[in-house]
Amino acid sequence: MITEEKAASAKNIKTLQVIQSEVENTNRIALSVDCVIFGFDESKLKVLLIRSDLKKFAGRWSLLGDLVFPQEDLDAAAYRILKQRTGLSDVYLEQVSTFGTVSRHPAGRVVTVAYCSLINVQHHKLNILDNELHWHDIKNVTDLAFDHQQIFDTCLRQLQKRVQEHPLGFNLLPKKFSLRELQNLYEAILDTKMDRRNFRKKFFSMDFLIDLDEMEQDVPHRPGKLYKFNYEKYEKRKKKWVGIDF
Amino acid sequence: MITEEKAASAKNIKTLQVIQSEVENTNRIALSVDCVIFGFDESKLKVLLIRSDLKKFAGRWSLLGDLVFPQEDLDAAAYRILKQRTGLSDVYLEQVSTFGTVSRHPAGRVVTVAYCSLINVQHHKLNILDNELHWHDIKNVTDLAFDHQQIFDTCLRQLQKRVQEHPLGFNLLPKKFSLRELQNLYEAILDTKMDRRNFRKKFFSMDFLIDLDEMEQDVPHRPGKLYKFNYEKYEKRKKKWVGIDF
DNA sequence: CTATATTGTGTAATTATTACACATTTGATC
DNA sequence: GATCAAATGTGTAATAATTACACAATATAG
Repeated sequence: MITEEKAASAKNIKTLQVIQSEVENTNRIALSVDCVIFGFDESKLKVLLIRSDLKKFAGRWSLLGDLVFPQEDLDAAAYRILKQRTGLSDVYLEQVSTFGTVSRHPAGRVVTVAYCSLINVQHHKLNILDNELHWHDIKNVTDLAFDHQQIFDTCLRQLQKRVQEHPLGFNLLPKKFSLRELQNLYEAILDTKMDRRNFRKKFFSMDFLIDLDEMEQDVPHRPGKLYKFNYEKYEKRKKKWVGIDF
Repeated sequence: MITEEKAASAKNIKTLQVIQSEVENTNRIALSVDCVIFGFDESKLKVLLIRSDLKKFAGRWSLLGDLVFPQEDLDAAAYRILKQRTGLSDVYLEQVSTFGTVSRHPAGRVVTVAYCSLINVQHHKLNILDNELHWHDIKNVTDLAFDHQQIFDTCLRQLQKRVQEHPLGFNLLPKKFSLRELQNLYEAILDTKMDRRNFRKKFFSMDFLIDLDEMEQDVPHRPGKLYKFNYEKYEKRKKKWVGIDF
């Protein structure tokens, strides 16, 4: 300990005791998690929002969030909070970014960590404990409570980037999907239009789609073939991409 | 307020009062920032580390970190801490990820936000207040204190990804550089070898390098031409890339 | 002046991307 | 069952990007 103290005074660095006291006393801050849950329905990208119950944000929508407990891993808190708010449990959450301006929350200093997920609206039935929980078309998401608009924008941009580099999109689709559904999904996420023939060519040449020899049912036009994504093949082939492009 | 309380009991949602009390009392957690500062020297990618002063981690190296103050924006804390530890002030810090397992710090619960930067070792003279602050070849970075190895690995992977998509690398080079230096940089960051002719072709075809009509000095072989990066042109042309590739 | 090290340059083959049009199949309607 | 509407399924030519690869020129060091 003597050594530590000497080192500390010589180099202006703290001992474990000092750090412990700082950690335990004056320097603590409330920490929260906010979940941005994306879904896909009616050819539209949606996000799950809850009505804010704070007077300050009366009538405005907000992300699904709550405080992290002191004895709880950050990731575990994210899953707990999502479960609490929606009943959803078997979804994968991914950390996106942390927002920490001093005055972002009216109740005091709260730093929040944003998590994001993509779910299949059909397969994950929401436990709507709260009737103010709703899917919103991302085109109509404006003016969220707190700094949630900024958090949402950040998550959407990250989704747009990641969906182009990884086969995330399939989490948003039914297990069996048509190429049209797949293309609609990409067009909704990326907010763009793509050439149908080139889109098909691209996916067929990747060779990750398994032709199920089944057709769409109940569509009011010629039905398309159904496919599923070959995750095994993708995992094996996962390429280490090296290239410069900006 | 009555309305708020009713809403709260009906929907199991908290009032501002309850939240305020939670934020102020039992649920606070210490928050820190750790900085991963990359540099480039002698054709090697380096990272700035400081010797850990905790007995538990005796002799091991760690990232540059400290606690965030309750009345300080998270980004501001990152700049303050970097300044304090190294004297560096005119560098750009970028948030990478947040690490929050319960037992990651021996002094108690500390959630940490990792920030990353790239600096030119020649141009940014360190204020080495602490003689245990050193540049380490990233090839020799192992067994860091705390969970800093994991944090470092995450930041390095993000750097590898980002340097391929954005002209970040130039922050690590002198203002005037040769194509060989540029290629060495990419090879060091990506840990790979590239074909010299194709590398040149690629950069010339992007057309972001300004030929300074100057030659390298004091090299023990035929000197190469010097270039600088045309940031203005890059900013104007910045493309919205859309494509699927995995 | 010789040796060494590194710069600077071009082409052919392959692969990926883009733009673009028409016949086919189904369900719905009359 | 004929017709319509709406979507599926398919191919090619032009262009652009990537890869693999070898030799002459130039500077410094000795």
